[in-house]
Amino acid sequence: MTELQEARDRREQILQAAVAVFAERGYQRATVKEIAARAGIAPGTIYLYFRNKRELLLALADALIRRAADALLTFRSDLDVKSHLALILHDRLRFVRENQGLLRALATEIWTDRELTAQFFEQIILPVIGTGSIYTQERVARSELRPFRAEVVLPAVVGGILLISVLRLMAPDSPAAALSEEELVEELARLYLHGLCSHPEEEWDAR
Amino acid sequence: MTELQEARDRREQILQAAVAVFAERGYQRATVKEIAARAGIAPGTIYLYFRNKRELLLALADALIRRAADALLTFRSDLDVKSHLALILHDRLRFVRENQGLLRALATEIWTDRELTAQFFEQIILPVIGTGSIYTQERVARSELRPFRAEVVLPAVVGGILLISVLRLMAPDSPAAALSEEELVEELARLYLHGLCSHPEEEWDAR
Amino acid sequence: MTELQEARDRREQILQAAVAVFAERGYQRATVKEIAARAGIAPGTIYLYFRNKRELLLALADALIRRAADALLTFRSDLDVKSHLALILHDRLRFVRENQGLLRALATEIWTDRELTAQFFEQIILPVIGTGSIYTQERVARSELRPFRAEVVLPAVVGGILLISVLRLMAPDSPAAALSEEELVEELARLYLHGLCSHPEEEWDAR
Amino acid sequence: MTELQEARDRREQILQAAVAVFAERGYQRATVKEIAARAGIAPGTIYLYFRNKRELLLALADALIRRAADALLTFRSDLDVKSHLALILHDRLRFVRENQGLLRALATEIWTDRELTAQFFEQIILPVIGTGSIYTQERVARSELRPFRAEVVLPAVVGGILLISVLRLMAPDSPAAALSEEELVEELARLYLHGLCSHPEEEWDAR
DNA sequence: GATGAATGAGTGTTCATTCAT
DNA sequence: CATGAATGAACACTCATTCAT
Repeated sequence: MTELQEARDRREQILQAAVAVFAERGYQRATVKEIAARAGIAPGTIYLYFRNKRELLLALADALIRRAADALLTFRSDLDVKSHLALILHDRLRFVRENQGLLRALATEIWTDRELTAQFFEQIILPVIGTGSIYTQERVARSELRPFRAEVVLPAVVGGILLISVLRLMAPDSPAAALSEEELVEELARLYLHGLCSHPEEEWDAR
Repeated sequence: MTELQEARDRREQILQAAVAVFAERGYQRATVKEIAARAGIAPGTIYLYFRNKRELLLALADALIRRAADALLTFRSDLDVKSHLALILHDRLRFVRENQGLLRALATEIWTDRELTAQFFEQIILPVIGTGSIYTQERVARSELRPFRAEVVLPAVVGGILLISVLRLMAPDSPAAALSEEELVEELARLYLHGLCSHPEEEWDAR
Repeated sequence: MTELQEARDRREQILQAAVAVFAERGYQRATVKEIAARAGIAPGTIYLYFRNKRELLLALADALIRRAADALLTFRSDLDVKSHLALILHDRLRFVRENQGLLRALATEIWTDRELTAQFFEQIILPVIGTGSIYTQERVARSELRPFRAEVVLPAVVGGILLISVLRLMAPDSPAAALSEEELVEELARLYLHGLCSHPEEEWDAR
Repeated sequence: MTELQEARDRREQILQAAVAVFAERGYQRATVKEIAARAGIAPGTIYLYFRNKRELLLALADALIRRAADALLTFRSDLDVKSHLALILHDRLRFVRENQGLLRALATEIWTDRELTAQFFEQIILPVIGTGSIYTQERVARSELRPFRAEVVLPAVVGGILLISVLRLMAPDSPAAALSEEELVEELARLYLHGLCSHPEEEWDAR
């Protein structure tokens, strides 16, 4: 048991180093030597736990998938729509923030590595949309939301969160980075719930 | 004149080959040899037109920036809000579709190449947001749109378009890829103009 | 200790191969591949011990400098002038002979590599002259030698030794190569001590 | 005739550019392109006058040989020994100074190019020694000089001149570079005619 | 003759991976 | 288990030389 635990720890230690180096240099520029150095071990040791460099990346993708899956299970039908949406937005923003390194590490290879592309979309993006659909349909059924095409709206919301997060992380001078997360979520919730049209007759904000 | 034209053509020919190979393999995996082969020339010839492999990438980034700038100038204050938004959405979706290769080529390096990161955000994303802001504020002034934080909403819209485009291009089996562009734009316009809340009293769709 | 020794040996082994190849082909024509082959190792291994090809050359220059410095310390004020000069000439001839490869290796690059030029003159030629000066001035003080400009005479002597050595090594058919080293030193000592003028009155050789 | 003259001029123009570039960069680092640029012509043109890059070097060696031969013919039996030696030393120092570029250009390749080595020694160094011998033997016959081994003394003198020249040209801070040529020749003549031994009884300088 | 764009063989260097210790 | 020295295939880039114009 302790041995297995130790092996797990060693694996974890290597993966953490890999995240750091991949995030900094990108997958291709990252060298096994540097990952080993950052993990405080010899390069050869990595090959006792992973078949090759690419397996490191796939393991990281796996880790991201597992975390994303964990984060999906936050159904809260007890809250009103707006509070719930805000909760979800906060949650997703936090997810991106906390898995920044992992996301950057994968971002360099997702576009050209077929297996990774498939994994990323099938096991992260589509489940997010799918789960989101199920939940939102419930609200629709209760007439708290109007009927809509989840396959369009969900990616639109996720994409928005992603780009805003990227902007805030990679261009800290951009105006999008100046807002507090509170204000950001407020504005997004308003957008996604009420849109941009002017509604003179109803002070929506006062609701 | 013909000489200059020939040189320009040769440059263009190389860049096109580079886009193709970068998009397929990613910047790092792409070899100068393959780019040359795809362009039907010898590897050495590339170095008569570009200082090194990286200059190819930067030239492509430049090309993208120039195209993005061209695409920005579509002010149409004569249209009603919804038609105009639909026009813009169509336009952006087309831009991503048409510059797919270029975007994929850059996507692998944007995250780790500082100069590229800066260029991409400062010369593409921020101007898109900036120009969008100017236009939308005009509509706000005319009370056609409610006041909103452009620095949040614009990235949210752009991010939505990007992720939906990516999904449609890279995961053609996903439900988001099943819709016609017409339906897609319709749904997005609805989302961004009116949000998801149910408004029993006003038949928004009836306009 | 053994490890350090092994590393030192490996370095030495590479340097020896480098001397051989540089001497044969000159620095520029020498390929890392050939140096590796001559050392019986893979090309990549060289880069575990030297940053690049040029570092090989600089390491060789260092080696020569160290050897030259060691060879400088032969003060022998117990000998009479002629014997001492003969000793020094023998010593310098031997130095050139023994470091032939090293000298040829450097000879190709000294003329165009600023750092190497500086090193060679400042750390070899000038110290040789400087040390020679100190020693000879002592003899002058004892009236065993007449006063003279060391900055002219020392380079003249060193240059003479160099060219004669080069002739003997590179043009073995030349008359200068036909003499025994004994005869050579004898003739040089006579030249540098008594000059070429005829001195009928004094049988200098009979001394 | 004019055509032939033009061709000769063009050849000369190329060779001058080659001397400059070879002297600056060394033969190997020099590029045909840069030589062409310095000559104000296109790279291809060089190949109308020379078979390849190496022929440029050989042509330069030829030029040096021709100049050295011209410089050899200065017999002056009308002068006294000291004046004549001084004249020769001045002449040789000037030769090195004036052909500095040419000598540097060749210096990088002489050591590894067999044909060049042979040419240099057989057609320059050995003739210099040979011609010198003939002349000096005449002085010996007239008892103005003592008998000596020309094959040792001549290279010794030439080598001395070469190293001093090199020092003066490449290490302008060295003490050897501080003297006027007049003083330099004076000191060398003294060395080669009278040696370094002290001769208290005869004020040689007063002679 | 003159050009200079094109060539492509050849180089230094990197780095994932192996394996003897 | 762990090491890290050694490997060698692969790559970006250079440049002497050619040849169509």
